[in-house]
Amino acid sequence: MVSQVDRKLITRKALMDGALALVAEGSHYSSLSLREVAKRGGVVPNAFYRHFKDLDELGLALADEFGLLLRLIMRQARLQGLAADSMISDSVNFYVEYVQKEPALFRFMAQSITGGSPAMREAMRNELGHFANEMVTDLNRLGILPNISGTDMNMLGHLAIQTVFGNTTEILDLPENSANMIEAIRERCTKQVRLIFLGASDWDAKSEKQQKLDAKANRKKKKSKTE
Amino acid sequence: MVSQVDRKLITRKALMDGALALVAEGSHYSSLSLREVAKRGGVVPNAFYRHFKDLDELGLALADEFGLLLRLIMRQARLQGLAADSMISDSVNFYVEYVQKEPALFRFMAQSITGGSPAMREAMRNELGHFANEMVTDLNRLGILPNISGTDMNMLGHLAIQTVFGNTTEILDLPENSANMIEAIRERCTKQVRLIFLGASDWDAKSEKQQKLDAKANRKKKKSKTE
DNA sequence: TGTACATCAGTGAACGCGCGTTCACTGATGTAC
DNA sequence: TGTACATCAGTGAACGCGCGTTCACTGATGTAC
Repeated sequence: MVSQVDRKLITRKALMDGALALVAEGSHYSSLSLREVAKRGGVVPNAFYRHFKDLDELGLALADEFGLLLRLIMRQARLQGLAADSMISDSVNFYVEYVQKEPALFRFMAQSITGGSPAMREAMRNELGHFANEMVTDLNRLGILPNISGTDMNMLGHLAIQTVFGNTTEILDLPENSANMIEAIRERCTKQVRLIFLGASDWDAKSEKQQKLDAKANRKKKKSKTE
Repeated sequence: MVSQVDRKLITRKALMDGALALVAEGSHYSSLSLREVAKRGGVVPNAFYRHFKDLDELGLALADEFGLLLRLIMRQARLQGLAADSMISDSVNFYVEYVQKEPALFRFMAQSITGGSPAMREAMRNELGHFANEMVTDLNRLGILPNISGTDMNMLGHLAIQTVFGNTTEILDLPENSANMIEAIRERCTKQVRLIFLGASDWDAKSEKQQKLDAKANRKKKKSKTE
């Protein structure tokens, strides 16, 4: 015997999984219909309303689920305790692994960040922002890059996660069993992150001079334009 | 008197602009209907078929138009002749300016790269790839970063354009007249690209050592796993 | 230049269909006594 | 423990509507002589 509460949660999950399944099969979330989601969840269209006001609300629930997955990934990565000398490639491998393990949720995330409702886009940006902040916290705790200012550290976090997440759609679009193409993306992404951190290690010393130069040139240009 | 051929081209353009207008107003391209696009183009639904087989075909035409815009941007940037000392911030400013000038096309691009049909996603990736290649060609011609290998130069190009394009949705989502928030994004993006090139300038010398270390640690880890 | 005919972009009506949402309902689970 | 009632997740039928696509059409532009 299953309690009413459990039954309700099961159906709710079935609706969310139904929507994700349709996304995984190639539909865009914003073009799904309530009726097909309900059907996929094994329930009559009308029953949908017992769980969500509309598809937007279900979408926000999926965004939450994605957030949970991100937190799980971070926890796992920390537990595993990355070695300093292979931290970057390990992290990238870890991410690629999870994208392949949860393709539907990552596809949904990629779609939503550029194409959801304004509320969805904001929710997804917040989730990724949180991820970036956690990364920055870890870097600070480990004492890596101690000479970079708070603002610049945030910029760096943003850049690193944007770079890694930028490869998501490409990974998902690969035909199955193309291990060597996955490998190519993995390598390219690792190189990109490594290049970023190489730049970061020189950032404080060289950047200030460069910034000033650039800002000066910029001011000069603007001035000559307005003349 | 307008010729039949011209009239047809005008209607075709009206359909494409109608679709873009709907996207600019917040709809996702993949959830548009043929009827609303036709209506927006000032034409009866049936007339749509005189120009496109379906909305997918119109979408690919829009991808072409976006490609043309990118080429225009590159040409303009080259004609302007960027000064070496402010090249990065000038390029970023240039990009941000165009995103604001053509919000609908850029919104469409951002949507399509993660959420279009597989054909659309590929078309958009190709356009951006072309953009990246042109950038690499320019860097080579100017003799900047002469010590980076061909593969790594491509990786760098990808990284730079991905970083700049990654800010597109955020720019488009800002409320109008928020010049200071635009300024903040512009600055962050400039810093990100500058950090990337700072890393690139050290890439060949330092990277090899680091790469070897990393690869070694990686091999060790894999080995211990399979044991 | 003038006429007779061909082409074809766009029209307007019609079709069957899946859509979101409503309603009154059923029947199993939960609760009060 | 047993009974009577309340709750509420899920049902099934119905609605009006916009959808993509078809058809026969109109009338302006283009062409052949």
